[in-house]
Amino acid sequence: MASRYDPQAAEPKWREAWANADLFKAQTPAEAGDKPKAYVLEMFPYPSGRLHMGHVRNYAMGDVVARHKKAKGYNVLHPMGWDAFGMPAENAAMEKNVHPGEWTYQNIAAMKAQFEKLGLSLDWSREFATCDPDYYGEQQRLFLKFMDQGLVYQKNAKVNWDPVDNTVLANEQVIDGKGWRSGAPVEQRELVQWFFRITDYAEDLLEEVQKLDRWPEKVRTMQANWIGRSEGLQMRFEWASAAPTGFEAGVEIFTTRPDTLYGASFVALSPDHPLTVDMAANNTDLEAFRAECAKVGTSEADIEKAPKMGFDTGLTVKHPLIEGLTLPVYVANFVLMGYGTGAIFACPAHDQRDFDFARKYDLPILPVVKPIDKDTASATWVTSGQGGDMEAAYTGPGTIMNSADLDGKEIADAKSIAIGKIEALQLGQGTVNYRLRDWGVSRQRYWGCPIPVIHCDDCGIVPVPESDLPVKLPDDVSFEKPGNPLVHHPTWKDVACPKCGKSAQRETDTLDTFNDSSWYFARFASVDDPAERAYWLPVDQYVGGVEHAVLHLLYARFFMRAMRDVGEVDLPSGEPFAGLFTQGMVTHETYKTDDGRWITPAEVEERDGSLSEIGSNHSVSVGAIEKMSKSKKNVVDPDNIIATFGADTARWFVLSDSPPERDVEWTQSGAEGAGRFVQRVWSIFNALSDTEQPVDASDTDAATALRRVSHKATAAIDKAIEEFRFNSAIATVHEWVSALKKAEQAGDEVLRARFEGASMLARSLVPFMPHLAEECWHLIGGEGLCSAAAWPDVDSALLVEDSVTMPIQVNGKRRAEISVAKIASKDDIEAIALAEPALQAFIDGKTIKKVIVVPGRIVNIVV
RNA sequence: GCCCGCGUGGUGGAAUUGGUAGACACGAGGGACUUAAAAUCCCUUUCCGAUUUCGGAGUGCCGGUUCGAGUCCGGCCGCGGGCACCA
Repeated sequence: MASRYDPQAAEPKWREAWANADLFKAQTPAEAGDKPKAYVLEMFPYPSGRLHMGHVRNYAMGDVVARHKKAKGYNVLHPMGWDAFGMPAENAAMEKNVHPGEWTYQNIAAMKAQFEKLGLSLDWSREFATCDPDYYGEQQRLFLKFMDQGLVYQKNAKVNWDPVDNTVLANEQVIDGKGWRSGAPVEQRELVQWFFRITDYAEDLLEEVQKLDRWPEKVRTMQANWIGRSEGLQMRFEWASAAPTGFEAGVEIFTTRPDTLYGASFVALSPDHPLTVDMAANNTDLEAFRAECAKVGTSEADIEKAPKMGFDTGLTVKHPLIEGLTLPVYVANFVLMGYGTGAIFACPAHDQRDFDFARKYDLPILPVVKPIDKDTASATWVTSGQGGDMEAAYTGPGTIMNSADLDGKEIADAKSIAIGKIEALQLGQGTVNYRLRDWGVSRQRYWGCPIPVIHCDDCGIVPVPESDLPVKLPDDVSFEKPGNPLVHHPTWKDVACPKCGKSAQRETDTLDTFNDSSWYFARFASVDDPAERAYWLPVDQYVGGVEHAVLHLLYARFFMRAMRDVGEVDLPSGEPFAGLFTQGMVTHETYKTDDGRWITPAEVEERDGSLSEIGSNHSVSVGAIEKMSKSKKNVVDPDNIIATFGADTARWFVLSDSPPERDVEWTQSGAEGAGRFVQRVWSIFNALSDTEQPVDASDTDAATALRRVSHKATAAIDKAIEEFRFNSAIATVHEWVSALKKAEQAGDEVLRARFEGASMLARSLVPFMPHLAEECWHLIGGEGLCSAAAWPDVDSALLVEDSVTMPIQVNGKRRAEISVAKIASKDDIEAIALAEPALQAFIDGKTIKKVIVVPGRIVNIVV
């Protein structure tokens, strides 16, 4: 009998056995019968070409859930595919002169081979890549349905334009106001873009996200903030000066502070407000001002530094509540066109931006909120009523003043009264505003899903007929010229108008790749059967990185609502993911040589007690523990780990120690420790493999004690897995294994209990280390495949001890311990406790005021 | 600036209805086996004091509630994350 477990031999053997048994194929609803379903999904990967440790952790977690559910008798769907469109493929095409499709499918093949080594319980029969024409063709059909339903529209929008690469850049791709590739200063440009009406669902998305009780609180908060609901007043200020043509009604503004209306000192328009644009056409100074505003970048730092700039239009409006008061109308650079109405009224005393602006342009500052806070209230400005020595706007709580009949009201009350007044004057109404913008989905890229519309000079925008779908990407493209290869393609965009037959042009924009990941889980559920989709959806447990907390998870929630509303999916709530878990990253120490190069962990060795670079004389210093990344080179290749220790060790390590939602630091010694543990587990089974299982015997105390350990551990692991406390489950396994190991020293009286424990242990290990579990199961003569076995039954009688150890405290300090029968009454426990010899020194001669007995927990004697 | 989290040994962390703080692991130290090494096994490992049995302190800091607080409440300090000229 071998004395060591050899994962290199065992792991492929068992994976083959699972594959032959087709073990992880989801059952159809009919096959499943009464079984409950469990749809377990990890965020599908981008096929970069290599698996990294972050993937291993992500998919190991999902696999724990999927395998556990299977063992608990669920019909499990656990599919995998590829999020295959995107920029890296185009970059590779430019750098290596390889077609993006070829590059992508090669990467998929390479990664799939790596995936298979991990022993994941995946149903590969549903695999697809989002760049498969079948998939994106279906996406095009959905796009057209959305368009039909009015959920898609085109409009002019400001975008980041790189003048060298001739392309639109996402905000994330603009670094310090320059294009990330070209380094050219980015311009703001107006372009016609396609949009999805995600804002139609703003209220529902916000309301429903609060109800997702199996989502992390953090993610729900982030989504709520992103949607950014605010209640306020939308109203118009009527002209005091002559009304500009086309804007006779006045200036429409939005405010969340109608309570400060009496403190208004000016009205401000966005530089991009239609009225501003209109006026600028005949006013070169204003046009110059607008250009100045456009120069300021969109990055955080720029905005922070940007001074308040204003332009006095010379126009004036009437204050709605103060007879005879007029307010100047400015154009101000801090007013955004994208929020509210693109115009505001300013109350400088209670808004910092308005305050800065008022000080700069010498506009009135009239405080209308009297602070509750004493220090602030003592300032002269409160009583002076004219701003006085105010150094900053006051935005805290208080009561209204200087505001006619609003005086003395609380802010909240004043708000509703002010809204009522404006409504009575028919100048506006209370309203709700959202920060959420419609989703701009146009990308001037090749490697994405073509937007299936045709532009005809006569008919306008014409949808591609369904029979012509998919609109396939052309293969013969060149990346020589900068910009979108689809535009440069000689023939692809030339097409006859489906309506009138005249020559027309295809849309050359492709869809933002976030579209691809917004419905892939529905495609996994079924290629085209709505009933099967309804059976599987929503995803019961979704697992992925927190970096998708807003974008992907919000888009997917929108997509399911849109698909529901066009009759594409039967999902009444519109919520795609009932349970969400966001896992932490895998980190590693960083290493830097004395000449300033980052080097990989594999290039570091210990020499004379300090670290050096292998094969050189450079000493190495240890840097911060960071997320594994190519730039810092602190990466550990899963392939190497699997080759050295086996997949089970890698899985075990990334799940142990840290709670799943937190980062875990990869260390060599930790991996070695996990590898040692694998051997330790195996040795328990190896020791039993040549032994005959005893038939029957009544249990001795020692045997019962061991059985208790096994049954308690199984129950604890079960619970910990369900609660995503994998690190706790692993700690329990450690204790259990130690107990079983120790029992090897005892006599035959515990043999039966050892067999029982081993059998339960193998099945409990399946979610974590499936290959090892299988090998161990086989060693003790387990029936069939362990991965197909049911979760071990727990004898609940064995979970309860006959007697319990209880600590005894005197005045809250632990002074002794007693052992009492589980069923002992409070009075009995009290009597035993008070008689405890070790306690006498602490209670002797003192009056006992009170004795608190919590049966099974604690006794506290108060003297 | 606003909104969330989180502060426990040398390290990762456990303590999940307020009830024995430090489970489990890594690291470190000591020992056994061995000619030796590897492998394996055992012991110690929060701090201070007492040679054991023991006593005192201790979960970022200050205070509170409670018989009892890592856990609840108030106020600080520190760290991390998200959002940000959003009216």
